[in-house]
Amino acid sequence: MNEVSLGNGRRILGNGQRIPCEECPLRITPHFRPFEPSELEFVSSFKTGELVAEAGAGILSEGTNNAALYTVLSGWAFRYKTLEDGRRQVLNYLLPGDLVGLQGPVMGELDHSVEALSNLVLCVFQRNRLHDLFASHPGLGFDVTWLASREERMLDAHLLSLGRRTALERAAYLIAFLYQRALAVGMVSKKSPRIPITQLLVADTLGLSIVHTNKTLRKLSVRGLIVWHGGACEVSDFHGLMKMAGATPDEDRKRPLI
Amino acid sequence: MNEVSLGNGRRILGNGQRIPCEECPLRITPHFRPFEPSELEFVSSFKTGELVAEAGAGILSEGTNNAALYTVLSGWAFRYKTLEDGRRQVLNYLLPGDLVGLQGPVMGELDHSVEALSNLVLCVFQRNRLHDLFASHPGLGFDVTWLASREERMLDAHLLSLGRRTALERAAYLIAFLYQRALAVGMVSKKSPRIPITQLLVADTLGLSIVHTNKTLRKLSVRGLIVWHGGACEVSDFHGLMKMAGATPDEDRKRPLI
DNA sequence: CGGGAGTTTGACCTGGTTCAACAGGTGTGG
DNA sequence: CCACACCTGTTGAACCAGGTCAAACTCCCG
Repeated sequence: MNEVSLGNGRRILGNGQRIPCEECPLRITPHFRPFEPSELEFVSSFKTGELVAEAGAGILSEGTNNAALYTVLSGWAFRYKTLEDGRRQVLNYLLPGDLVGLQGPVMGELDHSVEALSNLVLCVFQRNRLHDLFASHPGLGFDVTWLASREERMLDAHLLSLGRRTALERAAYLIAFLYQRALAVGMVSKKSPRIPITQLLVADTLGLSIVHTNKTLRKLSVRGLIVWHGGACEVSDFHGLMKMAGATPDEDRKRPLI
Repeated sequence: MNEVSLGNGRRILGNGQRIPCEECPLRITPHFRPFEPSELEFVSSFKTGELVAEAGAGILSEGTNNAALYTVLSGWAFRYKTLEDGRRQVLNYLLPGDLVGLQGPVMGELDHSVEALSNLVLCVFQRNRLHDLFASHPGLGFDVTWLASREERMLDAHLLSLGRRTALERAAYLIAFLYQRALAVGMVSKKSPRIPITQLLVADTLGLSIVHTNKTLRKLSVRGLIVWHGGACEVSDFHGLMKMAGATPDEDRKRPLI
């Protein structure tokens, strides 16, 4: 097991273990579309290994131009960009089944960074075989586009939030959004109903200061919509949050898993 | 020539004329990657016709679940979302060479609307043949993903702006961004150096009120960075704008044109 | 000449920022 | 064992960027 230090001192561990794609615990869940045996075989050969990262580890950095392509197998991560003076904006969160770093192989360079939010396991793919994927399995190529479109849709929604919602609406939307996504891949449940997120991160997602984020989240608590437990958020009233945000739940459609 | 009334009374015209893809005036420019003859042939057969829309016409509407797929041939358009109470957020602008409505064929439903900003000509594609495209020309499938990644990248940048830039920085960034994109496809030039945009639209893009948008643009004028001519904006100092926004120009890499 | 779309300005108000201080938890080294 | 640093969350007070309201001005077009 080789070890690589990266970024802020948190460790990334190469992992000798490897879950075969055929036995992928994610794929079995009803949220993902079933794959043809030949597709599964390709994906399995496309995967070169796994990467295990501790919470807080940097996975990819802005400007990197030879980064790998990953899929989240378990855990939480987030994408962000920063301005020169350090102002940071979280762009989106990454959960199991999400493709990480697609911009690298596709456009040649990454313009955002990725950091692990919780302990994280990633499937590592051979970036130079992405063209093979499109050539030999058009359905999988289409799936990659599907995932890219889905990301675009989330960004659109987030943009609407930042541009046109008030702080309270934004916070409600963000938490409901994360809850919904986490629920769909079993990252929150009866046993562990908590979203592992700090108020600083919420602030950098909503485009607010930490102080005002704190006061806003407090309002959501007081109204009984959420419970905050230092370092994690528990949703008590999903529909209340959605109503406050002026949003409607997404239907949970089956998605591809690469 | 059939005529369809849509949305706000502005007209959309079906257009008997058709520029063959082999003679596409856009494709000749150095901004697009050269296509193989077989790719070009496919794209040509993929295109069913052209759509001509007047400035102000609605092209696609949120919630539509059987919308067509287009590419902008000439003119300007924009994508937007609205909240129930009418608050509107512009998500991005569409210029020649941009794919319009990809989310429709890929994900089954569109979650944003599109409106023509200037008079507009669109190439219309057969949405149900998108799978054929991936199957018969993997390179084109990859190109679709490339374009989706590019859109994602623009949205990331826009999110950073809304979340973390001040009004003045945001405005500078937006105008420099539009100028840069327009320049790359010949939509601004010595002869017609103007970006056809209203202050209301700028406001809805930046997440600001019209009043404050006006005061902010005024500051940019006073500093000699732009000139505003009712309904259009002319850039006088691109690098000044970029500096004010704390951004660096994108390199203008060759892109695919579908 | 009337009306609408787009822009401009001033006065006032408020949502959100900044600064500052503090509390609790956790990890680290002496 | 304590002392200390550090991270996360909390709260209050002063301040300001940007919002709201109101009104007018300039084109353009019918």
